[in-house]
Amino acid sequence: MLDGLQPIKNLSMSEMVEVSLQQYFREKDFKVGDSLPTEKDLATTLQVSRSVIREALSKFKMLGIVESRKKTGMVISNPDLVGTIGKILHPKILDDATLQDLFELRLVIESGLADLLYVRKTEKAVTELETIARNEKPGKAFAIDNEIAFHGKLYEITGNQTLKRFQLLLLPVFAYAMSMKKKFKPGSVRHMDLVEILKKGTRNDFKEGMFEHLHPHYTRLEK
Amino acid sequence: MLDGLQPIKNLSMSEMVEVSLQQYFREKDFKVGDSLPTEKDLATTLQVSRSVIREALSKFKMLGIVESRKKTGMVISNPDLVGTIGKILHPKILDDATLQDLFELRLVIESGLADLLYVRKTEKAVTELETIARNEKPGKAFAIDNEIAFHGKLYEITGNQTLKRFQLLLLPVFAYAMSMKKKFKPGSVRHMDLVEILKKGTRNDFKEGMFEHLHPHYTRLEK
DNA sequence: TTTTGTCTAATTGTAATACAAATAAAACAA
DNA sequence: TTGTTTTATTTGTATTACAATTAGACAAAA
Repeated sequence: MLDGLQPIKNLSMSEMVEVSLQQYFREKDFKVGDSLPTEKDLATTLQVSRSVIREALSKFKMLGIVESRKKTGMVISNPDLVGTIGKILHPKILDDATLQDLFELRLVIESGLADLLYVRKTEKAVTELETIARNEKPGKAFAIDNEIAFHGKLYEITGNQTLKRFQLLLLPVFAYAMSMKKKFKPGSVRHMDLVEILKKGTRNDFKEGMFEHLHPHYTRLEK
Repeated sequence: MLDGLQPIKNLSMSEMVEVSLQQYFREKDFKVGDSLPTEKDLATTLQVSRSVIREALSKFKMLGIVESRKKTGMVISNPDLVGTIGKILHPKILDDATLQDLFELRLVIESGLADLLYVRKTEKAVTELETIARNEKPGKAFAIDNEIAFHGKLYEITGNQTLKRFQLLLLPVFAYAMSMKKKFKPGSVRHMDLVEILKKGTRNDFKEGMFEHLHPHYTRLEK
């Protein structure tokens, strides 16, 4: 009945300046290292006080898009993507739907890792992975330390720094999402099995193995 | 000769306040809806001016972690993860390494989609996908519109909103990364072939099909 | 010539104050 | 119960003043 009704939002000045700056950055095709007008100039041009300008700029500094130094002024910088994501990725403040999505995202990424792994894996790396798998404490079914070590190494082998750092952020979310679900029963394919496949098996063997490894998670997904 | 020397980092007050607040949020176990102390109280407690407090808070507002209303004060809110990522994900300001990583990330996700797809796909959805594939203009090998429509639909079928929105953000990055590389030669498996597999084939058939579809990209990855 | 030191002007950073704007809550009226 | 007015509180904006940093100019020294 109340569908389509939006709360009337009145943007504050600093939010409007934020939008203006976003546009400005794009239209003027700013690149890393380019310097911005001074706060004073921005203030007079946009006809707002310097405090408003500074609050808007603070936001871009939070994203790592803008850096400032005294005397030099402000410059466009390249943001740390994963670092910024890490500032938001806390189970307590994300809604359940997003947490579930992220849970699934991790499954998707783990599955999809295979092809990249087979492009980048080396004998040395696989041996190191084997060592990790062998040293696992056989305690619980889902021991977070073991997971971090083993899967972390997998990501490392792909040589993709962003992916590796991102999965580190995803782990607490994953663990949290799991704690919300029923008891976990491990899959038939364990870490050591995956190592064996990496050593002797094909790309497709590995995909199938990883699917089996993650199978308990998939069975608990809702259709 | 200058190895191991780091620039002395000169944190501003507002950056220090930012860190303090981060800690504070975690330690006090803030949840969505919890309200924060007033700016004035924060200022007197942290012994800085209100402007500094406001600049720090602006940053959290940028991430969507904090919202404020007059008289009511400030509350913790749940951030829009993908929206925030979208504010950073612009080819012009990300470094090349990250762009390459994101390029690979998209490949990984596309590959990993299979299992989730087979959990969630319906006959109706596959028919809709088929329509999309049939309506493609046979123009260029990599027509961005065709890609968006087809792969976007795939993500939609997974029912994962975060993933769907995320891949939309990834597309420009993907296109940009591709423009940096040599001429693109399409893979042997086309969209229509993938549809056929989805209709009749197994999970593994689809994985193999998707790999072939993306094969030209993989061959251009560096070892 | 090259380095080192000093000064100057420009720019961001911080503080403090005043007031505007919104609004929840209370008090009051119908 | 419903509507109206008032009040007090909190965030939002503007302004001013000054502190802190530093690039660049220039001078002095080696």
